[in-house]
Amino acid sequence: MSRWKPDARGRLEKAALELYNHQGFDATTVAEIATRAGLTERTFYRHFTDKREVLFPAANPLADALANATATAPVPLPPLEVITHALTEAAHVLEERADLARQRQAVIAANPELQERELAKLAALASMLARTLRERGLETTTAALAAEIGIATFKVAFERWINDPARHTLAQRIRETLDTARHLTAPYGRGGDGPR
Amino acid sequence: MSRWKPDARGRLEKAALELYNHQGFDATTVAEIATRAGLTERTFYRHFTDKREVLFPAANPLADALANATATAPVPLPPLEVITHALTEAAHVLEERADLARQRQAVIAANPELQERELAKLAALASMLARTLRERGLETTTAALAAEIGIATFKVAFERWINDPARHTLAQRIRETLDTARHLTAPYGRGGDGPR
DNA sequence: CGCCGTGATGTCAGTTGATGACATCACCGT
DNA sequence: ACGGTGATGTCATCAACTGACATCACGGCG
Repeated sequence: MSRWKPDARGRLEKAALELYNHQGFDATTVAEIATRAGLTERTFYRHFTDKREVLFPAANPLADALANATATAPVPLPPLEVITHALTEAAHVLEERADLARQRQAVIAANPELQERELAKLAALASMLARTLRERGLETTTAALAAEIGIATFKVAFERWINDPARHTLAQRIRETLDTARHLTAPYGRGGDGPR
Repeated sequence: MSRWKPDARGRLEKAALELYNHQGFDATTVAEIATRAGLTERTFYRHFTDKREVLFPAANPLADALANATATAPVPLPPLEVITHALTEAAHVLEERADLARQRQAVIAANPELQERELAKLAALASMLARTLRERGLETTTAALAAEIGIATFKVAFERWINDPARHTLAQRIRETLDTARHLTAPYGRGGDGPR
């Protein structure tokens, strides 16, 4: 028999999510989480840099999917098509873990500090996306902007999906939202909401 | 003579910015800031909710300018034109305080916690923008997306401006970046970076 | 004129988040 | 069997924040 129960990190993540759910983020102490996971506060900090980070897994399948899809998309595709493709791929990853995603999101929605961290994570995603796009030959500003717009689209689509779980798939929401984006930035004479 | 030196809040902001600049955010303690401002740590927390907030003034002329310009733009204007207008207005506000803005940005760039807070502030701006656009009659999703794209544009333009102070004005950078956005989301046959 | 409420500040004690230094000890390979 | 290693525990310490209570110039009001 091994010296320690396996998957300490996983146990900490689970304990934290449960406690954050039951009593709220502020009301739960790191020591509590650790104890519930059969560990020590100090050990918690060996696995996560802070109390928030436990909700944002280091091994992030979403980020991986995004990176992969962006890097391997056919080169001649215009940036927004690449983004569309990548976001749709990433959507599947989330949909496989829909209930966990929703639980996590509920906790995050209830706490400003967690929302900040989430924004930071999304910004990191955007910056990774931008880097990949640059490596595909895009000019710096174009790459950065395309990445930001992609993440913005994802944010809006994701929120719609979370709040309306039954009717549509996330991928569908993303397509809709991207269409909205196209209309928004279309020049005057073309479809969209603008007059004239 | 009054009991206390005037503008405690301002003194705290000034002291904090100086200390953050000289010794870094992490290395400076709230007690230090307070002492340098001739006050107490406890008093610091009566003016700012935390150590980060001192860099993000409550009375935010940028936000005001944005809100104003968005609310008062002619109604028939398409969303992206409204955004363009509002961002350009806001740009002037920043350009009047260019050196302060740069100093602030240097401190923020050096610290992840501060970057998180900045992202949160920008998100708040976006959500305010979205609300205003909704009040102008835009559908929820369209409003949210337009606001997000506006802020994304601002982020990219601002970064370019900060890193290249001499050559262009911020307003100009914003116009350029918005053009890039238009090209990005343009349908296949139209100008931009896409092939075909 | 003097009393009184008020608001900005000070003082103090306490909790919790976060980190460094050092100890432990099953496990693994030699 | 033996020594190195890595995940964990223990202890001490600092700094971020917060609640409770004290202070006292100032300004109004009787």
